[in-house]
Amino acid sequence: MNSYTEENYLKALFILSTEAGETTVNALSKSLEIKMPTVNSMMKKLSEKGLVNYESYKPVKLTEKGKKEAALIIRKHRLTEMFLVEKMGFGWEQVHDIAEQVEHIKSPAFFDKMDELLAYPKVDPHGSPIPDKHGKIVWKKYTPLSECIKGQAVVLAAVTHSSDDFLKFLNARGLHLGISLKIKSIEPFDGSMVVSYAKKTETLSLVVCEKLLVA
Amino acid sequence: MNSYTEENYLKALFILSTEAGETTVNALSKSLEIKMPTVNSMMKKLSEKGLVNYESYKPVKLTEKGKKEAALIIRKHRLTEMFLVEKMGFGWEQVHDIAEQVEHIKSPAFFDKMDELLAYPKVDPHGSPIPDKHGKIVWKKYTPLSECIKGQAVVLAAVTHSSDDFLKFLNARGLHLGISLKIKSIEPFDGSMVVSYAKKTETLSLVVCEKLLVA
DNA sequence: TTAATAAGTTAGATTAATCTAACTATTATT
DNA sequence: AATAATAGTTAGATTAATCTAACTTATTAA
Repeated sequence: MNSYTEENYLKALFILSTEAGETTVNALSKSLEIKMPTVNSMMKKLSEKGLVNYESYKPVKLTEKGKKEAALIIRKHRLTEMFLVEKMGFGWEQVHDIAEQVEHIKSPAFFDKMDELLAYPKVDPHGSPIPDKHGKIVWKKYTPLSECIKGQAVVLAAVTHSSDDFLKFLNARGLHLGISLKIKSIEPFDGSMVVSYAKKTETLSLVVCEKLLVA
Repeated sequence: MNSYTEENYLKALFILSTEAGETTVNALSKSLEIKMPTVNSMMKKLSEKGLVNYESYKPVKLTEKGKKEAALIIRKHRLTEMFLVEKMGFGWEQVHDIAEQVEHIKSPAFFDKMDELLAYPKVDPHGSPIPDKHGKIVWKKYTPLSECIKGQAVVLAAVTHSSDDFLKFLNARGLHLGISLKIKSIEPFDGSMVVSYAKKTETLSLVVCEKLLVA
């Protein structure tokens, strides 16, 4: 059984590793806001437990076992977020902090029940995939809006890095998952995009467009 | 802000103090399954924080502040139990262990939402009162079934010490809160009672009758 | 290619929560 | 009232998770 703390390291390892398949002590340190020596000793500990492969001065990689355990925590996090939105009436910008705590609850029955009540959802309220009971996760290949071209018609499928502020920004502009967007034009000097949706037109900065994943 | 551990001590203090208004280090030690020296130093700490009144070799008493904070944790526990039963379909014998973890979640919005969805319940699934947002708790004076007399017709209002085993025992006999019971006879030698309800008759041992509260 | 910068490590301290062993105080029993 | 039993305390050790300070290795840039 992993501690609350260990679970947070596993989760961070999983998230930071999605692209490169590995991550660094430094990146973990920044992401968890925990100093490097602390992260260093935790890596030794997780290595002892067979959850990561770790050698001095090299990037850290989750083992298969570590990957599975991390995915199961993320499963609990995302099921919780979905439950909070779908069954309790929270907004998608409110659920992260609650799920961050609920994800550590030890009770298979609790999360199985959520899963059942939600009719076995495949994605969370931010469009991120929910790993299955075995820790398997299916990534859909979405495109950042910023990589689309003028004239394209797309559907908003997910958001990356779903901070409170960013989601409130989207709420204020009526942008939610599933909405259809049409790219009217792209400003060459700053990469901002003029998009129309739901009978209106908005200009979105490059920073915003990079965080919107479309299909 | 109290730690997870401190919250557990506060809760135990509150529960153990309900009758006498105070409790002992020994009782706390047994109830929490934590050795006395550990409890002793925690009492000093909680005393420093103004949550208990504590002097060497004397019983421990919660301060008003301590009582309020304890009641608010119990509120979260009982709201959670009610939510699990009413909104998630769990049995009353399944919810204690989950609520034991959920009660420590820091999120007023989460529990306010439960409260609202449950339409501001006054009791939990075991008939225990739910403290209000200010930590006020209203105790209804129920009578143990064991103190009733032959011929009395009563309604099952609450159970004390709701262990998994005991609740399964009640489930198996169709005994649930709100059910009407009639006392047919009382065995003088062991205090067991013959009661009828829902068109059947059962014999309940004294141990069981002491744990059933009726009105 | 060497010097500067960034990343990573080691050593040692701190805090919270726990324990055991040994001692003291209180309460109960003869 | 003396003694045995129970309850409570003190001292000191342990573990998990964190930190700072100092040092080492690797990477980047002049």
